[in-house]
Amino acid sequence: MPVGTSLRSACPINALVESVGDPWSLLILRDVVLRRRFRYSEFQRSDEGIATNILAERLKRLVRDGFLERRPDPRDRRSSLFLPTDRTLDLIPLLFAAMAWSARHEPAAEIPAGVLEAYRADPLGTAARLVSDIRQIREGLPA
Amino acid sequence: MPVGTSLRSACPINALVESVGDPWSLLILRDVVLRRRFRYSEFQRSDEGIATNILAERLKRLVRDGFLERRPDPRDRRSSLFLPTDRTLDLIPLLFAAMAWSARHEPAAEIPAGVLEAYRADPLGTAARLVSDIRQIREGLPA
DNA sequence: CGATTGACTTGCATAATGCAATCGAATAGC
DNA sequence: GCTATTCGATTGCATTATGCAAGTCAATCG
Repeated sequence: MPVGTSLRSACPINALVESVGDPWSLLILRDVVLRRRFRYSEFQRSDEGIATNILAERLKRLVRDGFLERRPDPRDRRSSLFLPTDRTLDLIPLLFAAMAWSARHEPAAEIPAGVLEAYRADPLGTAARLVSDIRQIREGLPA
Repeated sequence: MPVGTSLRSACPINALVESVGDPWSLLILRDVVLRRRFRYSEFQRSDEGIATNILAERLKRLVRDGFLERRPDPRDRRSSLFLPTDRTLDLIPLLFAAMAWSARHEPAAEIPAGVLEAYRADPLGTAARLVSDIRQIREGLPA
């Protein structure tokens, strides 16, 4: 939530729901954090099929709310890169918890081989590696 | 999701979003799992202020989708108890991940003292204790 | 320099949510 | 027993969010 927006309650779970609890925000952040997709066109290509107007609006909101940082794309001046902030990187445990839940309770869910095993064996280390990889990408790009 | 409903994608994170990704389901499940509130009137009293029509509809859906089990309330024949199934108890790690995220990133979030510390010190044990407490409640109640 | 691509915006239909009022059955107070 | 209150809803309606198709416009490709 942006500074100054009042929440429905002081509950921490509610805070998360109000921040990324719509049908799309968390999927965009998943793309960014777990798939290293940083471009509008890449988000659009994801299987869920987000509508372009929703995507544009959601990206604005995620930038405004401090989840994404927008930078120029060095490869194409029409495009931007949406990079995850630390606020977003700290969602990694939650993303893995979601994966673990679906692995058990949603037979239709397909989880890339090894991902959950690595996380279960060493949650903190696996998350830390993901984070430092992305920080490195972030630092290698122009502001 | 109910049996036979097709998901937007095979992604496990998307599966969770489609199951409990609306503005209310996760808060109802929070009440049930973390606060041991099992009644319509108790959900209604939560700080977020859910509208009665939404609450009724959401409870139906959560029962239909296997998150809650409806049982008669031994104390009042007008009322029912909505008890969490194992599908819901397995969301505990996700609920704690949400709390931990908000603790760091949402200054307005108030987390009951000791809760996060206990989870951080022993995540599996803390979750297991919560689960077995609730299973015991479940077993002590008439079908 | 014309065609294509990337990132949107616009208009409009449909669905979800929010609010207030109401309702019937069960229970509590008298 | 009779009445008032409580519990768990349902209904009608306003507002908001989402979904879909088409169009815009600048940058880039061939």
